[in-house]
Amino acid sequence: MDVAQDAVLAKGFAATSIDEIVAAAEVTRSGFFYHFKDKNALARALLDRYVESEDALFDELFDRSRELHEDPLHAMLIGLKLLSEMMGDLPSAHPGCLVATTCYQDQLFDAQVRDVIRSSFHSWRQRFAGYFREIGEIYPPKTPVDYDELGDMVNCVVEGGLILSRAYDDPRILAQQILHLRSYVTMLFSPTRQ
Amino acid sequence: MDVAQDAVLAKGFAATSIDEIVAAAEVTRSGFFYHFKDKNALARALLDRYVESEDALFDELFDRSRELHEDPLHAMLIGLKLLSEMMGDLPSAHPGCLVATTCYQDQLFDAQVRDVIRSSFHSWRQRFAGYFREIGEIYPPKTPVDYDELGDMVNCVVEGGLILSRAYDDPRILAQQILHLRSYVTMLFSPTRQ
DNA sequence: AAAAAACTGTACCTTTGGTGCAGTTCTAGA
DNA sequence: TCTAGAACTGCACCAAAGGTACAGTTTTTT
Repeated sequence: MDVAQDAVLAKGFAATSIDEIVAAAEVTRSGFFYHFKDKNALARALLDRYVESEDALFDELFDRSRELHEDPLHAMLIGLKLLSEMMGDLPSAHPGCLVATTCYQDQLFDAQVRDVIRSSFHSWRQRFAGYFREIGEIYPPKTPVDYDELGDMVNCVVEGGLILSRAYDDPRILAQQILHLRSYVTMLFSPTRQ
Repeated sequence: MDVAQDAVLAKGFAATSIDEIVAAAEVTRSGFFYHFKDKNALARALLDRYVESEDALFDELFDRSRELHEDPLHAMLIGLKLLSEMMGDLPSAHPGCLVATTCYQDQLFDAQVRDVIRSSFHSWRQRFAGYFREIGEIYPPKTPVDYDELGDMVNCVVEGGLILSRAYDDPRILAQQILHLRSYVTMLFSPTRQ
């Protein structure tokens, strides 16, 4: 699975051959097809695993930031800072998001795979929308705001930033963009003297 | 080329067969290989054409918005509004960005193709960074800001929004995210009573 | 009318995804 | 320790796809 994920992130799904995966993983083609009915099944398994690990990462990161500060706005700002640092610190360009790469090749796959994509974006939206709602209850936003849209915005900036980082081969781009999102959140919710 | 672009946007590069393109375009395989050395050459040609047409679109849209308001900040806000409307108005979900889809499959292609990707993002960055610099000269931003990063931000939000719109099959997501970018720009540059 | 460009048809090669299946090795439980 | 079942391996085979080679035909340009 590790081998397959690296290859898929590097080259996309279609360009990753089963032969190459089994060679790198030191198993046989037969062994591969014993575990996975076809490439679709591999895609689903990889996606499931990936989404789970990203969820765990977000859990850890934002749980930690809530430990560091009990105020939801400041916890969020800390969380976004941590996220930015983590993304910018990766040795070379972040390999990219498996969900996004699959999204752009989704017609290769069945409806089930497309569903995994949609529902993972949805769960991330819900997660962040929840955080933002908590914030909004304490710090009324300057302009009325849709929390689902704000939740999507985190996904949006991360996915867009990943593409740019990949194109420029520079992980700092993603880190910068997350900081701009952070700055938007700051301005949106921070109380100003009227 | 039209046929090929639609297919590539829908399914990704690797999943689009030459047979299928030539069938839809009512030419022969031989005819295809007469014009394009290989699939790489097709990718390059498609990308070049796409970047050119996107540039023309941005030119038109932001030239128009400058006609509507001579102040650079307001012209930018109008431009982003127009962009948002255009992206949200597309009949079904926006088919996606050819540059981004190629970006996530770039190892399929040669260095030349990767260069087209990098330089098109770069030219868009420059374009928007220029607009933002003009704005910043008139409206000093609240916090010091890197104009290249702001330029990238437009790319970032559009690319990220395209992915989300595609995943949710709802072009409104992209439109909303562009409006959030617009709102960030507003807050960043609008003078506030101190 | 001649030359060059734009194709077509056919035959062929390789890689890749995928099927089928008989046989082997490993492993957990009675 | 025996044994059932899970986890593999090897091999033969198929179809689809990218790509090559090249001789011949049609269309366009000059």
